[in-house]
Amino acid sequence: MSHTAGVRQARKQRTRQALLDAALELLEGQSLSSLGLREVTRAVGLAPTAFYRHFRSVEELGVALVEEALGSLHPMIRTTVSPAVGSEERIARAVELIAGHVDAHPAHVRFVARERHGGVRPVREAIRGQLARFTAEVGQALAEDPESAGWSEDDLLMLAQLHVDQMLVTASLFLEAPADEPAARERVSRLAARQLRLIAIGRRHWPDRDGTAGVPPAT
Amino acid sequence: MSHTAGVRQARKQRTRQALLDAALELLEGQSLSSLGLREVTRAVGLAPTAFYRHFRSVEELGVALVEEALGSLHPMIRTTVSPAVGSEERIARAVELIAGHVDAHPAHVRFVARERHGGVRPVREAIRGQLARFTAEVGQALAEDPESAGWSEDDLLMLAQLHVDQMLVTASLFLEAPADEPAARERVSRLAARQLRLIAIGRRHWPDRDGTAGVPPAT
DNA sequence: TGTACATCAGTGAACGCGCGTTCACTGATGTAC
DNA sequence: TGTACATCAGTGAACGCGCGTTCACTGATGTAC
Repeated sequence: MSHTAGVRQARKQRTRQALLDAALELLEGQSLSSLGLREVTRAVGLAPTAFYRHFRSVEELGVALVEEALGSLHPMIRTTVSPAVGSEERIARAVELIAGHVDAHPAHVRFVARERHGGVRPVREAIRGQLARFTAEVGQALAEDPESAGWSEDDLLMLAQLHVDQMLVTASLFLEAPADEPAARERVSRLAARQLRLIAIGRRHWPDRDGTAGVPPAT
Repeated sequence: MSHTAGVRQARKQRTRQALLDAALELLEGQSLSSLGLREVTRAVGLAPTAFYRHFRSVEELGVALVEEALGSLHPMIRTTVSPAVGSEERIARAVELIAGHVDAHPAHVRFVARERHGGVRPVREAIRGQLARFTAEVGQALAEDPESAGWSEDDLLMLAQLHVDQMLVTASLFLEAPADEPAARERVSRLAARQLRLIAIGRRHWPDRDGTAGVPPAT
């Protein structure tokens, strides 16, 4: 038992994590802007004042939750993009991946969906920043695909944004589908897959300058 | 001045509207779940107890706001769908329409974006119900388009949902673009137009059974 | 048109409650020697 | 290994404050005759 230096630090880290976990759980039924510091410490079993040893405010805890939540979303986003390349099989795998992620981290997904446009500015901005980072990564992954030959960087980012938004929409649909209702889950899966398919087709034929080039001006 | 019966009723209606307006304004900086009844009456200049003459709770006021907000969104949604048919000019008009609507009703748009996944269940459900209604209407409008020949009702609803979600994403991007920064607005416009274009192309080539039919199974 | 009574939107005092924040504290862990 | 001192995560009392809700009320508007 010689090398136990850092017992205090480890304990502090555990308490901090307990606060984050308790907050996340409480946030399933309310927004961050109505979450109270006392509520969180009560759930953990601490005196209210202990909160200040870890966060300056609930807002700051919220920002920490963003890092945690979007860290957990990270792998999901990366794996969503490459399947978008086109093949049916890969689309199906992407949808399953989203579903699996929502099952594994429902509270994180709900938190991000809720606070992305929520009432706490610093949290909104943290989410926006993280999503921008991810979108850029997705754009890069798309650029590496041979199908993207000739695409401008702007267009790649546009497509990346479409995918990221689509992924969030799908995740939030899975969140609403009760876990004990496989039919509802299946409906969401099929919807998401078809939407990804339509986007993939649009990508394949982009920019399609000849398709319906334009109705002759009426004047 | 004979036919003035209903002075009381008209006054009550005006007070109710003042409460709704004040709440909507207060909600630009916070979520519904943290909005207080006293806050709202204070903003209007009424005693707190007057609130109960109009709403049973802030939650109920929130549901009333949903009707108001999505009533104002209604024309926007209808006009967004038909332009999605394909022509460049019509896409541009759709994007302008969204931008104009956000300019005209920023608080309503923010409210819907924020509370769609917010912490107050009855409000979330009211928004979901209204959006489902609109999506169905959009699907119907799409069905009337000659380009939809051969589309299943399921696929039309899928496309409608894609458009409605896309519209909300675009509206919320316009919301974030400062009104005094035309460059930011222009960037959002161009992004939204290209995303609509990609979706329109995907629609035109749907279901594209031959494009990239499938990679040969590896096993 | 005038009178007597009913309705009801808005008032103001009062309540108990949980909130965020302050402060001086305690006692286990860490460190220097 | 032992001792003396420093650090600091967590405590508990206390505070002032704004909250939602109750209640009996007031006085303008509505209605019946």
